[in-house]
Amino acid sequence: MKMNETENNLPEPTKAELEILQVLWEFGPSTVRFVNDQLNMQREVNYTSTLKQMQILTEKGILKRDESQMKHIYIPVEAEEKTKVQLLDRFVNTLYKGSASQLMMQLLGNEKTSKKEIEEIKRLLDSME
Amino acid sequence: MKMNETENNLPEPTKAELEILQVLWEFGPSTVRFVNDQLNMQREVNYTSTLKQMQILTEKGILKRDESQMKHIYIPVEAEEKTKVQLLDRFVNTLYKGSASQLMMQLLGNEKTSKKEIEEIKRLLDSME
DNA sequence: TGCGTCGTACGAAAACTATCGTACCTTTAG
DNA sequence: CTAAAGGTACGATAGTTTTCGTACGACGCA
Repeated sequence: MKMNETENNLPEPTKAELEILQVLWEFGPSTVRFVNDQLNMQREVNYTSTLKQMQILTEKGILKRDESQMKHIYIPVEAEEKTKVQLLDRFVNTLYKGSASQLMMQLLGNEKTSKKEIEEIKRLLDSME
Repeated sequence: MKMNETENNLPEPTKAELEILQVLWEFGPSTVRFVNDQLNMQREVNYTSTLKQMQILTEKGILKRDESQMKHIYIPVEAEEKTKVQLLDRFVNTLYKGSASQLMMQLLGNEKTSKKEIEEIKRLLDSME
């Protein structure tokens, strides 16, 4: 088994792939041109590099594309939520042996987590009753 | 800047490196032999591969080692907590734009997060008042 | 003393990831 | 019709990470 595959056999998105996914999550199905422009707001990257990445993502089954137009439209196969849940699950398992509360403790101990955030979390929990 | 370096210039541990760190976190300072044996409970890996990784980790300053014995003893330079906080921080920023409460929502929506865990988190928050 | 075992050192291959140049096709303006 | 602009395809290269073979030194013991 490849190192970058999980037990349920889904390939783990790499860093560059995640960048692309995030654009698609934020703006919805897009062309390579659009994604590339977005990426270039953060860092310089060649159009064909982005194109290649998105083709690879499609090969991997992480993206699908509408080829009915000349400008292909790329769409994530899985919903944002589902992908993030998978990544989060893997993260919790890897670093915290699956203990969500342990992760929480660090989150709350981190000064970068603002009081406002903490209040929001409390409301969330209360509303779950 | 290398892709795998953060803004504060600390090298991000790779997957294989993280595996080794986790053994050291769990069992304390150890020899290569011990770490390798632990890893081999999960997957097959050659002794010299583990050795090399640990040497690289030492070069990077992530581990230090006691060479006073023939069997070198390897020790993480940073505490487990500190390293995990860094990784968590990066994770939240990357996937949740820094919003801890958003991460929480997914954690709580995940059926793998047990009721027991949720209760624990609540107690934690209450005790923070 | 000689040999098997166990250790480290380290270069190089293998695997994986990221980037880019080039070729070539389609559309459109003139 | 033709040139320019903009699109996809894809091989090659570069960069990074992971794995391993080989060399060789320490130790223990028959």
